[in-house]
Amino acid sequence: MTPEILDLLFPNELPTVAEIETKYPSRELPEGAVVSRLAPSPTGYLHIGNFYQGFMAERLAHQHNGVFFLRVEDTDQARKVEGAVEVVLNALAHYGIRPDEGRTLDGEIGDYAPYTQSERKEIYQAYAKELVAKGAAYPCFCTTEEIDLVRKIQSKQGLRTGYYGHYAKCRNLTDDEVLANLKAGKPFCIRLKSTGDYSKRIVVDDLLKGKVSLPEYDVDVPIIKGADGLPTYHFAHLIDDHLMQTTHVVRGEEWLSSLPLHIQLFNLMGWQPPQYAHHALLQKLGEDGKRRKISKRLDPEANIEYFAEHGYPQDAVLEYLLNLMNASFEDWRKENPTVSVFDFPMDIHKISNTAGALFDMVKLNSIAREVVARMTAEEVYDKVLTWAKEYKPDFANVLENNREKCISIFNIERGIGTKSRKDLFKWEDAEKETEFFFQTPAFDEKLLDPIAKDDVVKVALEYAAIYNPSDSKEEWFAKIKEIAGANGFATDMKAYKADPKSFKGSVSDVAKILRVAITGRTQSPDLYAIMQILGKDEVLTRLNLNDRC
RNA sequence: GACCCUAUCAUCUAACGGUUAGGAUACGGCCCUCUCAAGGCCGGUACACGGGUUCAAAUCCCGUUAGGGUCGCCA
Repeated sequence: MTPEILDLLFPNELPTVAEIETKYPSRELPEGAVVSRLAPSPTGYLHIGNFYQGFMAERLAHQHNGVFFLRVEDTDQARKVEGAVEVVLNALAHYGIRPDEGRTLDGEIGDYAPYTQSERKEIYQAYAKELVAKGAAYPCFCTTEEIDLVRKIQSKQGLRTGYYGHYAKCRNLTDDEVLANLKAGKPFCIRLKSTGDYSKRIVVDDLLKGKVSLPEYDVDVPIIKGADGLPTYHFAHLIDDHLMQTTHVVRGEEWLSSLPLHIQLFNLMGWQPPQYAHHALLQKLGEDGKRRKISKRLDPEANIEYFAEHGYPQDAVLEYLLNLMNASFEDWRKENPTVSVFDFPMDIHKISNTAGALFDMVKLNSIAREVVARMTAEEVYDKVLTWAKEYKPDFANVLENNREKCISIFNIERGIGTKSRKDLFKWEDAEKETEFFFQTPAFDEKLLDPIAKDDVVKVALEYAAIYNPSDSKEEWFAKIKEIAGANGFATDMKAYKADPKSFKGSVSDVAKILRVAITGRTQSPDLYAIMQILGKDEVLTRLNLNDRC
């Protein structure tokens, strides 16, 4: 290409490639350090799969003395959403994941700035210009309509679609033809002049997939778009991950097919390609019983914010994802119940390399139960409060005005680790699990069917008469038995089971009457503990069923 | 259609040529018990199919089938 054409192609003043290279100093990192990144598109939300990928990349870097950075891939201006970077950063921060470099909540950090691709336009253009000058790339004047038509024809003939071989019409335009097109003001994109041969194969060693054999890439893909002069993903990946010295590229396996292109690009530049790690995609079971990838449109949990909104403990989400990455996580957790998830030594070579896992909410819930069981009542209180302040302000007020009482409530049957109650595992459930402590529930006698109403009222009143809040748990239960016996209920289950007909019910029915009167429900945590927290006056008010039905 | 990835209980998976195929979740039963949780004990359920290689195959090779992915001037 002549200098005249190059100037028409790239009319703006551009830095030289040599100038750019000197601005990006070599990273001074220990041997074996991993530099990884998360490179989201700012579309306004963070997909669970991207989060999974970012978490994996972050673990990899931080477990290997490295750097984890965040780069914004906003080369598709149409999809760009204002404030989207903050959405991503906040979502990460919620889980304690903070990029060391790139776009962060503290602004842009690092020596390899800018970390937003739209601000790097000149850099890509400088490299593209060099490739065109070398004859390794060329301007293409084909319109979208023409390309679409070719694709249709190829498709109809059962051929591979794409701009390759003799379909690459602009590949061999003469300088004069190019010049004529440019002077006519025809729009153009810059395409790679591919050196690949589809009949040959390339073998790439992927960190997760192992050796992958693929056909060489012979399509002349666009590297610079016509509309705005910004690079396509492939070209931006090449330039950025080279300049930013990314050692490990963690991404979804949907990229596996373009791996030969990326290798070709690195080879073309004479650069060392990064180590690739293509992970399987998270999936979901669709209505039709088939697997599909988790979809933004169909699955609310596709958005990582879903878990914060519903009050899932952060560690539960992290542990669940870690469990998908390394199945040995569960064993490790069993042996190390108290340490941080970030201390788990994730083994990159043990990352499961199977078909994409089905996202399992039930398993997540189960992990959440274990995570919450390990917390103290104070921790639960703090977490619930933090959640409520954001999502349920009224409830947050209740929590703040009753700190000690709430901690006592969260402490009911809170044992050590596995022995704890496990009904509360996401903070959104906390309100309905605690509401009867703050307001006298309606008394619904139907809950006590078939016990006669007269007996219900009598039992409650008689119990109230002998109730003493300073009783021990044993004394408390002895009194329930006493009332049972005095009213024709069996005082122990064996006697009742032996001859149910001679009793109105058993001691458990008596307890049930008290439970319904006090909590408004037939099921609750330990009634003794509940009564201790409610206090004498409130308990007596609730037991006075004469006034309540 | 072409190319690629993957294939072990319902789900997530372990196994890296020799195991009664292990664990976790879910499910069922029993125990405990003031109900519910929790906990303890027990239980059922899996190597997709067909060929090879080997003394020996879930494991290696080939094929079939199935699921997923890619084939955009989206990433």
